[in-house]
Order: sequence, then structure tokens, then C-alpha cells
Amino acid sequence: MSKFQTSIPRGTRDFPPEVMIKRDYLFEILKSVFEKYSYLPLETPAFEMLSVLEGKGGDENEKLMFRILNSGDFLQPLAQSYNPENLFKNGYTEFSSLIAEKGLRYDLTIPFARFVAMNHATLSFPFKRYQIQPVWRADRPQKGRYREFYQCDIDVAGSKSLFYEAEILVVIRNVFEMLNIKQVTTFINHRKILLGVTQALGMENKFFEITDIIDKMNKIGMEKTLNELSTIGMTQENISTITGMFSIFGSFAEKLLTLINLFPDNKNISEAVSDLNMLYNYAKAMGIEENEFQIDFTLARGLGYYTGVVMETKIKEDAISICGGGRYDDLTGVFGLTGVSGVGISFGAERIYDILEEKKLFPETDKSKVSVLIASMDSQGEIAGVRLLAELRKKQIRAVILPGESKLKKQLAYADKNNILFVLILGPDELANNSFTLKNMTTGEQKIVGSLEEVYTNISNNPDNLKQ
RNA sequence: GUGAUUGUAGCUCAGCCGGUUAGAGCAUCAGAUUGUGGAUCUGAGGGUCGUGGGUUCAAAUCCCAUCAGUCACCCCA
Repeated sequence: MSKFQTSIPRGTRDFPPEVMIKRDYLFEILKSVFEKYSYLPLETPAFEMLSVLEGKGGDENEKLMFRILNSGDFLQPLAQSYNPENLFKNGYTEFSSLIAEKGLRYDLTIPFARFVAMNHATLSFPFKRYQIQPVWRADRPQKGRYREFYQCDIDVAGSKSLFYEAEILVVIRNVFEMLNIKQVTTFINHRKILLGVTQALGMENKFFEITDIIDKMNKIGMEKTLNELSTIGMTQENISTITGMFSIFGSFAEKLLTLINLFPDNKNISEAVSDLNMLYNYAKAMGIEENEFQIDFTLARGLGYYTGVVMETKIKEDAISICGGGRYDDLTGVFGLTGVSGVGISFGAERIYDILEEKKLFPETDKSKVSVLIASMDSQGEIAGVRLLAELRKKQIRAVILPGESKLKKQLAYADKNNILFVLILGPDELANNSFTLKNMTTGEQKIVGSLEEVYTNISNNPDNLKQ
């Protein structure tokens, strides 16, 4: 074997056939559920103008963005209008804006917002779409995280109704039911609760810092959280108020009641509580059970644009987040279209895939996708085999042949390695007798059959072969 | 962006107190078996030890640099 050098960029993956079959299974379920709830398919370009992508997700995201170098001689115009000494003076971000005007998308929400803003005149609202496409982030990959990965988003644009938050809970339930993933819970909070609390404590100016810290609460624990709060200057009194808030237990309604008693005069908190009550009523009306969702006052979710309900779905036993989303009141505002409220959620396909793998929840059938290999031993048999191949394919049976191969051993080994269920042998004896030898590769049994009809019946009746 | 760790055959790794010709398992190919896969046995091919430099009589082994992978942090799906 000669030496060759190949590699793929860090954080990217090939998806070989056996993996693609499983990924397709997952994506098909997501699509079918999304469509059941009347979300419409949408795809947008892999790359967008930097003017669309920049300034939307905060500095963090921009650092993680892959930029696309302008085509052609991008240096020529620079040389004409810039003094070389000034070119690099203001750092790489300014320089890169001179040589790149496109970038790969790093999420699906911003392209969606752009699409809505661009087409608002022709869309009818509320507009519900789903989108399953890869996104790219230039950060350092680690376990379960990649630089190219798929996002599966559903969003509703143009309605403020909490009905859609509740409907999203139904979609989540339905998806995980179909995937046989049990014990999922969706944690719910409202950004206005966090905002109201910081207001009530007189620390509104530190809203983002505070939400950041309490968002990590489940990860780093109560003690460290309180520590961090005091390091940003929160008084002991305020900290104990926060502690009190985190210690609220009980049902959905009880938690809200306790909260409103703690902060009776805050407008944001009363709005949030009213929203959450509305969500609760819609959810119950749609048949969502009490154990499928619960309030978590520590849930913040990092993204800057959330303004209302935020949610995150986890599996109870491993506390890994598998879905996350929320409402953004002014999704399209940055594109000049104000007053369009959006709510959406993203399914973490890569993580869900890992869970299905861990829990062995992928269906066993349909591994190979090929039902029959036609084996021959000479050119006469090969031609007869090719004719047979065409017949089988007409009957929707997945069949293959190894042209130019006369060794039966090799043909059987190929069928074995590729999980092909049957081998149909067409040797000189069979040709002479006008028959076929049909070998079942799973059991090893083989029998001589006289007609194509019989072959067809045998293959169709195999329980492993139900899926075509 | 920060920190840790690892680079030896297609894959997983051993060898690393410097010392002949760098090993194993799996995989591949051939044969045992010229009409029968998985199992077994026999044999074969496959390496500038990530790259560059340094120390030394001598480097896969020690030192430095560099590149790449992995993991964790930040952030996030």
C-alpha cells in the first residue's frame, strides 16, 4: 500500500453510510413531527453577508465566525486606497473586514430573521418554519462539540401568543416519544423575572453579569454562585433575597405565587408571571402533563436576544441539555423590521444522536439497505445475473451484483461484510437446470428454487427485510 | 482566547532509564478449501517513529521549536 496523506479539519467529520443511516432516521423523525405541527421547511445559504451576521450575537459569536476571503485580487484595491503603514494599525478585525465580506452562518436564527425581514411583505404571519442545516463555529472542539454541526430549529415569527411556547412543549414531547427517549423534562423561566429581580435589588445595570452567574448555578453549586455574586458587589441582604428565590419549591403555580409575593410591586415580574400562567393554561389544554415541564428560576440561557420565556430540555438522569430556546420580542429589529415577535427552539441533534447511540435506541433493521447479492461464476452466469438484477429491481427488491468476479468465495465474503441478507447463486449447474440457489446469509441455509416468483416470496417473507 | 495531554503500520497500541535489522493485536491480501461468507491455521505486504533543529560515537527514546490530534475552561448545540 502506498503512503498517502489525508486529513479533515479539526472538528469536522465524515459520516460513513452506517452513520448516515442513523442520522437520517433521527432527522426524518424530527421532520415528520415538525411537519405534523405545521412548520414549513426552509433552507438558507451556508454563507451570508457579514453585514447580516455581524453585530447580532455578541462579540463571542463573531470571534467564532469563519470568514470567507473575497474572490479575485482583493489586495489591489487595498493597495490603492490604504497606506501600508495604516493597514494593520487597528488590528485584525478591521483588516479582515477589508478582505472578507461573507461568512459562514453560526446559527439558524439570524438567517431566519433575515429571511423574515426580507420577505415580510409576502409571508403570512404567524410564519412557522423548521430548518435542519449545518452551521459552523471556529471554536476549539471537545467531546460532543464540533466546528461543523447540524442545528434543527423550529421558530414562529409574528405572534406574541404564549400558545406557541406551549405548542413547542408538545413538539418536544412528540419528538422524544417517537425516539423512545424517556424522562425528559423542560425547564422554563422568563427573562423578565431575572430582569425584575435585578431591578428590585437596584442592580439593573449588572443584569447580564448576574444572569450569567446564576445560569451556572446548577453547574457550580449554590455556594460558589453566592460567592461570585458578592464579588461583583452584591450586598449580603440582596444575596439572601436571591437565595430565598432559589429556594422556592412546589408546583408550577405555587412557585409563581411565592415569587409574586416576594416581589409584589415589580412590573416585569408580574408580566412574566402572567405570561407563565398563560403558558401553563395552554399547555394543560393541549394535554401536557405536570411532570413534563417545571419552572427553574436559575435558567437564563446565554443568548442576548431572548426577552421572554426561555426553555431548556434535559434528560433527568444525565442532566444534559438536549433542546434550548425561547422568545425574542424583536427578532427582526436589527434588519429594520420592528414589532415581529419570535419564539423558537433548537434540538441538539448531535447530542441526541449520542444519546440514541448510548441507549441503543436506533432501530436494528435496515442496516445494510441491500437485500440480495447475485453471484455468478462465469460470463454466461453474469449476463443471466444482470438480467435477473433488472427483474428484482422492477419488483422493488434491492439487489446488487459484483461484475467481473467469478470466485464464489469473494462474493459471499462481500455479502457477509455488507450485511446483505441473501445471495442468489447462478452457477453453471443452476443455468443448466434453469433454477437458482438462494442462500440466507443470516442462517446459512440454502435451497434450490425453480422460479423467480419463489425467489421473490422468500425474500419478501424475511422478517429482516420488511423495510424497503 | 487559557490550560493539560498525546503524536510509532490502514486502526488500537507496546517499545521511551539512549545501544544490532522498530514490535504485537486487529484489518488487508494470498493460500490451506478450483461451487460457499463468519471460525481456525499458514504466509505475505505495509514504517524516512508528526515535522525541523540540537545534544551524542550512537536518538523512536533526551532537549528545544513547530505542526497536528484529544480533553478541560470560556462559550455553546
